[in-house]
Amino acid sequence: MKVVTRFAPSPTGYLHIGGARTAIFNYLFAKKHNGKYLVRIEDTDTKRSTNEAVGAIHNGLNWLGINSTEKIIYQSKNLASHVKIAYELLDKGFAYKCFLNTKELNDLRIKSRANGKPIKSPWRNSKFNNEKKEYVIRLKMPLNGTTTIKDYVQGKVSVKNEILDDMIILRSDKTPTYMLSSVVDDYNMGITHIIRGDDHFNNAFRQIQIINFLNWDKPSYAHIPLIHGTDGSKLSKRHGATNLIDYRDMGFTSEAMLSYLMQLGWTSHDNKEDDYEFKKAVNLFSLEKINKSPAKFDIKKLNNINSRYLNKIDIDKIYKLLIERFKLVLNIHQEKRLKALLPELLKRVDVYIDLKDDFEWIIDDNFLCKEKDKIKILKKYNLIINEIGDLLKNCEWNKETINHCLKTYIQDKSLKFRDIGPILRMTLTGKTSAPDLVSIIYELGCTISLNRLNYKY
RNA sequence: GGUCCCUUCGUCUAAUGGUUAGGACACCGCCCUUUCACGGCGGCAAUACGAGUUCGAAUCUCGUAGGGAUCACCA
Repeated sequence: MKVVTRFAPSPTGYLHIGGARTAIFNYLFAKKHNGKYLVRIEDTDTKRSTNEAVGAIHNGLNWLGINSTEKIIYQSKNLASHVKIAYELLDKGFAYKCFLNTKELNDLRIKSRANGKPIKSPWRNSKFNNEKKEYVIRLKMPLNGTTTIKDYVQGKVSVKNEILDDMIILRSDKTPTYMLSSVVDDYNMGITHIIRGDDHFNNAFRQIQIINFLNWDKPSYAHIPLIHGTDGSKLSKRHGATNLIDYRDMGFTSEAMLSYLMQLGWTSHDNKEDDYEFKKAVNLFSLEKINKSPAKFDIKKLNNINSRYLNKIDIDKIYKLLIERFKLVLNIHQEKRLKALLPELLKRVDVYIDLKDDFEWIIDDNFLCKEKDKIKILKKYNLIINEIGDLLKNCEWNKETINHCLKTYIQDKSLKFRDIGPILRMTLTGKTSAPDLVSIIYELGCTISLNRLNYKY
């Protein structure tokens, strides 16, 4: 049997981190089994669904590289088939029309909850019919027995059928509810494994009744725990960004995000670092190894993963990201300088956005240290700076001779490197910490370096 | 409140009845060094609690506490 999975978000907002991880697991499982991974947009709630949200979801999935290669399915287009099933269930006696009005329903709900009993409409056993009166169609849940689900993550879980409510499958406006649509679409799409958040776990016991009534093949289930914030409660905005794409904007790479999200709740058997490369994980993935307890989102770990990726990825790729992100327009010399210094700079940041502070001294040919406090110091040591500038003027331009030149200077003057290091660094970069000075001087080039070193403060 | 699920270092997790309870991140220290980093080495730190089963429990059972999910004509 060919594995078919689906990610089924409702387009009511941005793509949430939790949703993204659900998508990743669906993707991973399908790929592992050479199956199909589908995306279905659950846009049946016309009041809350928006086109922007649909765009945001695709945007997020595309960024991570886990959008479906198959045709995207829009649930709203399938409504007619869902309605048909609702009436089929009605005809077969597995569902009934309920004529309860809002107030009656409310009273019933309060009463049911007080008794700890599920909602069972008084119309359940009625033969009454009146097409002119508004009604909903409710599913006739079994009253006895138990329903057992063997869930890949949750294990074997049984629930007494008596706690199942007669859920609405068709609204009074003749539109199907999620409870019905989801089941019918999953069936029509040939979904073999339903991998979703465990906020749907309770739904599974109710939805499976429809499948039973219709004698359809049951899909396998994997209900994965939600992602929590650092305080253990459900991840929300007060824990930081929950919008996946915000992390792109913060300067995280999609590779790091993919790797981090994937290992939140899942671990490969070996637990080796490189198992968390997404491509490798495709082979290692298994639903059984997903943890049952919710994992907490920890940005420190994400930072660490991201910084490691930044130092692994092609410089050209990072360069492209920077150019796009900061709308830089560089000439060939500026490009060369930036690319040459990038590997060293990347060792010093977690997210590439933090490189921003270094652009000016690298890119701007006419850069000079502008901070007052620093200029005060540079004034004091202006002579040393100028002397070094003079020395470098006649120096052959390679790292070795530049280094030799500096070493000779401090020897002649009986100085230590730390006597000239900080002031050179300030002069050349305007900063107190930066990559190796020799590399900076070399990469900035003779003209620019000397301009900065010969300046009279 | 009913139903269901969960609980190993601060965090992510490993250990499927016998381990000095392992690793990674974070944190701290040392080394390297030209600052900041990288890197290398080391350290701190956990089986929620209480019973039971067993020669032996993180692991099985029960209870307690804490946390989470859900209980819509939303999905």
